[in-house]
Amino acid sequence: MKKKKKEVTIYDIAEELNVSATTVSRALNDHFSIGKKTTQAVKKLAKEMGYRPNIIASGLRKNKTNAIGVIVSWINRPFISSLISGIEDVADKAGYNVIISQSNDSFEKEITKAQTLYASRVEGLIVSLAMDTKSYNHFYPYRQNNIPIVFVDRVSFEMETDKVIINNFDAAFTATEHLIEMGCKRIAHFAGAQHRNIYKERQDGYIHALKKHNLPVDEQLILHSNLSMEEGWKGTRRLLSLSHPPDAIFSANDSAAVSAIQCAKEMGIRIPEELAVAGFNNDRISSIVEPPLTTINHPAIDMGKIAAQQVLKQKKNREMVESETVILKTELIIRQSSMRNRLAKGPTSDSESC
Amino acid sequence: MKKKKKEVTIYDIAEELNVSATTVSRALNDHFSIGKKTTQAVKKLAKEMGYRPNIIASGLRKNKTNAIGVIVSWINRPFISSLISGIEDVADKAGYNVIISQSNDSFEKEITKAQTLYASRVEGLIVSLAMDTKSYNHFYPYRQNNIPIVFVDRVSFEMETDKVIINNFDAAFTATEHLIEMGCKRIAHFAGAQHRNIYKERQDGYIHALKKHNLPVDEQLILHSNLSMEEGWKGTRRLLSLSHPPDAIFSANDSAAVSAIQCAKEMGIRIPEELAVAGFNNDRISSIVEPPLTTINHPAIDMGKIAAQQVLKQKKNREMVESETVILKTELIIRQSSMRNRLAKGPTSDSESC
DNA sequence: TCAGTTTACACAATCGATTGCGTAAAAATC
DNA sequence: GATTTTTACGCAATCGATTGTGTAAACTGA
Repeated sequence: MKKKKKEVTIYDIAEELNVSATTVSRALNDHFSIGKKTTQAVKKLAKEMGYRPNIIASGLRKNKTNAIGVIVSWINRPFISSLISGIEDVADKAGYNVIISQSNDSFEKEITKAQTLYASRVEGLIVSLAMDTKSYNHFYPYRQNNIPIVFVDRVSFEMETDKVIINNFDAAFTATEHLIEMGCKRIAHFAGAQHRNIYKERQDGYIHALKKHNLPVDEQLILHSNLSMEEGWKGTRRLLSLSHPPDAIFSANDSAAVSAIQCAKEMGIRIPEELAVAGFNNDRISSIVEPPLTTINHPAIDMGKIAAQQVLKQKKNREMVESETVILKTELIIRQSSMRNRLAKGPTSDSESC
Repeated sequence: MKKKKKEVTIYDIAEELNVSATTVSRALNDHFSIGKKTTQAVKKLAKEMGYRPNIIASGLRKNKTNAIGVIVSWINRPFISSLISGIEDVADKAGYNVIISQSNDSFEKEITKAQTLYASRVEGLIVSLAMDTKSYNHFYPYRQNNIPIVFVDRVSFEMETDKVIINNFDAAFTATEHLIEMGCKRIAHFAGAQHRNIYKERQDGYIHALKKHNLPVDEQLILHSNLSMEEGWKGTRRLLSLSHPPDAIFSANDSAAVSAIQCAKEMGIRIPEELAVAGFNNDRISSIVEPPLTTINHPAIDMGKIAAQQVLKQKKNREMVESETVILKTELIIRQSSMRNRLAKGPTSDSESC
């Protein structure tokens, strides 16, 4: 019948039991100075009365929110959503909530979101930078307040923070070298924005592989774009209509690589015989396209888990220790889009599962 | 040099300006009773001193957290991550944070997560139920406390809450009828767990289409599974080795459907000539597989947006109004995996983009 | 048995912002 | 100029839990 059910507080419990709120609070927290029976009684009554601790009040006193903020470009991307999944997993186990927000790859939005999360007093921040982020002042408040920041995947070396990354250079190098080993002599590259570390590093790895094997680096074969499917398609058309077209494409992501395969096929180019293709990320589409796409596997979930662990670790080591960079292993997944030699036959080891 | 930078509070500002904290608080909130100059001065100084409101203290007083909780099975699924993306979008614009948590499709975890979010005092809850959730007591505390609950996609009609769903029955009916119109006479169905509404409704829609067109419903052709790629593959093998195999498969999701295509092709069955296939969800893989998969488009992002709006709306209408169910439109996307008549030639309208 | 220890609990301040109520000072009214 | 009305702001309680300090009562040991 009571319309406004007031929430039960420790005072209500205290009154009922004729003890002080202090005692109730301590009992609920298993403080040693409270008698066994009292503790039992308090807990019992608390449950009966449907008490739930007011973590806002508690948070005010203890200056805690139990929240970790996450800023990513878009949640609905295969890599990102797996990353978040990993973050949520360890954060939850440590008793933290995960607040997500997306920058939509916009610098301005990233700033806004960073401010919002700061105002929300998150106890840690995990960021995968927006495509066009070039300055980092919006993270300074965190720094000044000693709030752990961890950069993941798309990071900046201008800021000294913990980072969780992969070795993009090596991965790209490996993929490119693989194409070379498959006999490709003229390898094109779908590159991303060069101010974003991952794309720069991938391009560098690609170039390094060419150089190591004494292949010329032809600027004409390096196409910069946002790596969307459309751009992949357009780029492929462009490349294949060159007077001296490439015999392989190494794309900095899978979307564009898949488009390349589709476009080339439509143009009657055989893959991998006439054009070998390799991508990056091991998205699900990479194993579905025909022929299946050779790509780099990215340990997305692990990166998320480790990023969250870094936040927790930093919170422990109150005194600013050296910032740490964790580099995770990647793996070249060889599929048919690049298998030009007759030795390789069936699909190789693959982490295909659902 | 100061090691522990204490945070600036309204008291600090008040002192500096020789006014009361009350005035500062009101000035910052543009209260009418505070003079123009005073307000200006307060805001100016606040900015200079690097003041940030303590939303915990404010939240305690106003009993607000500005947080909306979300429980989903797995964040890293195409449909789910898009859903969340939509939620975050409107929640953020309304000044709310989104706390995500995943049930991993486990009933027990769903309970735990619901409790955690309840303890965190989220002001609203958006849920897509776990696969094996059959009771709903864990949501009662929300109900008792008048905290808005919105079910999305995987819902339960046992609980009266706002819901955002699609018409699975109609969508499945449409897809199945499409297969029938393409000349298929013996259509199999990959079905999911029948206690989860969406899979039950899809199966019902499938059956209804068969009946409408006087086709027999053969239990042998209805395979229940978790709809994973493995299960899709196994199911296809089983179906195709029947003495009287089906000439079409309607799968309740795209993963299993794609596997069906792959498996059938490997077995030398031509698609769609010998086996037409249709899926559900319009995942990216559906447009990549060959032949491209006919499927049902699911407005995931919109569902998320609307779910968030429902939460906000409920918060406004304090008095329990009737709970509302929003049913979103789906769309049959016809691709080549089902195009058996010679009329249809090129790919039809498709929402292919990146 | 009495000083010294433990045990078990209460007091009251505190975290920072909000808000109902009250009131001097300034402005308006006649 | 006296009175009423506005304007602009302060006082103090409040939100609910936490915690340093203080203290009766119970217990210990010689």
